[in-house]
Amino acid sequence: MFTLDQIRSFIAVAEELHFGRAAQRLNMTQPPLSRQIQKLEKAVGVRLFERDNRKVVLTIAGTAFLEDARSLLGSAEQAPITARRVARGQAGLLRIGFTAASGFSILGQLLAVVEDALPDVDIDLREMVTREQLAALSAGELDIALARPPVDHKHFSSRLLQTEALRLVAPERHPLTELERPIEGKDLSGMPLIMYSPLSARYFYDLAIRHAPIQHGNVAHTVSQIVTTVSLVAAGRGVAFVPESASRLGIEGVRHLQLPASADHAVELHAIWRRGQRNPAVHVLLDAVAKNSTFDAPKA
Amino acid sequence: MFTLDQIRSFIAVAEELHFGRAAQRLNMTQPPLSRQIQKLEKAVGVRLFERDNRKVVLTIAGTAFLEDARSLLGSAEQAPITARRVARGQAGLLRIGFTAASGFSILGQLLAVVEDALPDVDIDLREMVTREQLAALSAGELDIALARPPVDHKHFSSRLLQTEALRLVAPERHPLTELERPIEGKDLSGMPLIMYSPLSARYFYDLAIRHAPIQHGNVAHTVSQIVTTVSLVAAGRGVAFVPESASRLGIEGVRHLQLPASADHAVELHAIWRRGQRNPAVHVLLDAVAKNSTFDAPKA
DNA sequence: CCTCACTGATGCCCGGAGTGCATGATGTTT
DNA sequence: AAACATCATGCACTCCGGGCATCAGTGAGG
Repeated sequence: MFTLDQIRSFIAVAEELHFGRAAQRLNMTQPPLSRQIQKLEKAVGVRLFERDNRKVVLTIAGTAFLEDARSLLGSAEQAPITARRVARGQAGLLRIGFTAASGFSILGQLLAVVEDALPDVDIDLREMVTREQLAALSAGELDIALARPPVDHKHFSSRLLQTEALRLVAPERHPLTELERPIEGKDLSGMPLIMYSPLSARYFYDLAIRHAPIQHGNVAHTVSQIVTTVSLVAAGRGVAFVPESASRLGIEGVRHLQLPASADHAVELHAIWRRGQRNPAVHVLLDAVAKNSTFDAPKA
Repeated sequence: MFTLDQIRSFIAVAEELHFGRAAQRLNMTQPPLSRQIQKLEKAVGVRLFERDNRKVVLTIAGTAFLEDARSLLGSAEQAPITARRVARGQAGLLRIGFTAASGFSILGQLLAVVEDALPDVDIDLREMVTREQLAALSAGELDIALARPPVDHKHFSSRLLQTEALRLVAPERHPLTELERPIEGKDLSGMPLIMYSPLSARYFYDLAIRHAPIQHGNVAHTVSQIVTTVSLVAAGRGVAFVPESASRLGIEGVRHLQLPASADHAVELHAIWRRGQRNPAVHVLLDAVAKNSTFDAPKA
């Protein structure tokens, strides 16, 4: 097999068509250059130059080999540059998990920041519920998660990205929409409630419990996705707690009602990554997010 | 700069994730392999493996570099193969010149042979008159010409590819079409004749002269392309000599008339190449043409 | 808790490949 | 015919890469 140095030598001779000048360009003397070319020709198995004592010309095979040689050398020079960029987090792949709800609140802004700060990083987006994201982080299948607390800080680090208000969503013309004040827990007494699964949507389950202690029997449905929740409300199946940004879904036939002030920043979204995280792009992204204005709660 | 051997070593370690086994696969011992990887990391400027005394894993940069390394090594292995194929004439580029007339007689069959015998050879086709082709051959701008005699055998070699009959083409309902016998020179006495340029179409000029000695004054036009000739005949401007295959042009309003037997194989087409020709594909093509049935004159 | 086995890193020496200098072979120019 | 130009070759030296022996750190098992 040949050497990259031989490739470099070959290119120089092919361009100069003169061993002496090529040697000069390569900062060496002519004799070893002649020998390198001979070795290369032996390795390739073809005569690359037609040379007598007066002139040097590329053979047809040499012309063909020159193309490959140039691209080979180009790749050889590019590869380390790429590797260094990846090491600095300026290139490579970033696998981002997100919950369906964060998809219509923060994801757009976040991707704009990524586009700007990490133009050469490929982004792999995967929608999963919080629990799945944490499992994927542990398995090394995800670099960063956009998910809900709680976070196990033994294995993960996190940063609060955004808070938004919790709201109550009710069908249009529902009695609650008549009240011209924040809805309180007792207002919901006896009303059918669309509830969250304590397994797949633990965070919203807990939030709902906190704002409207559930009496046995008023849970109309149990779901795990915000979109499903709002759709069921629109269908008149009950009322439900949703984050403020859910109004962006644009589902017709529902009203978003205010809750007491305690609910104003109740819904948190965190960026979460595994401790001992290997992908430098994660930290570049986090830094970019930190510098780049805060991600405010969306105005409905 | 790194070495291709280091790339090979890196790939082995990346695949085995174990220096000992990788070394075994590379037919070497572990210590020099460790050092090669260290050198490679220094050359690339990035740590490629995260390794403690218990396990070896690729870093993110290493993962990125592995892709480039594989393609680099693949190219390095492919390049000599390509060069050897080019040297044997099985790949590369073949620049073929042809006259407009050969375009509608032999070119199709020839290209079919090329396709079959030289599948990996790129074909560059250029239409030129014979004189231009010979000049292009001399200048090294053409590898092979499909052209008419005479050939200067001091500088060129040639092979007869095809002979076809010379015919007379006349407008429909022309008095000559009434004759139910081969047309002779004296039949043309006083008739307007579409003649060829002695400069650009020397071969057909000579043929025409031989079959119908020209009296002063009966040359209606002087052209250099068969297509132009037949078009002028169709327009009623006169009669002309054309090769048999010109009937393939499908130009309406003309009749192709037989000449005496001496004209039956009068039109020759040769493959011509420069002596000391460098492109091996030329000879591969000529051999393929020789083996592959003769190129018969087209049946009108 | 200690020992052993495993794994990658390091020290040392040797053989071979690459380099430079001097020179050869050959064709061109004056 | 002599001088020149150009690529090839002989020779000595240096340095790189490889193998052998060994070190150092870690996890498993008694």
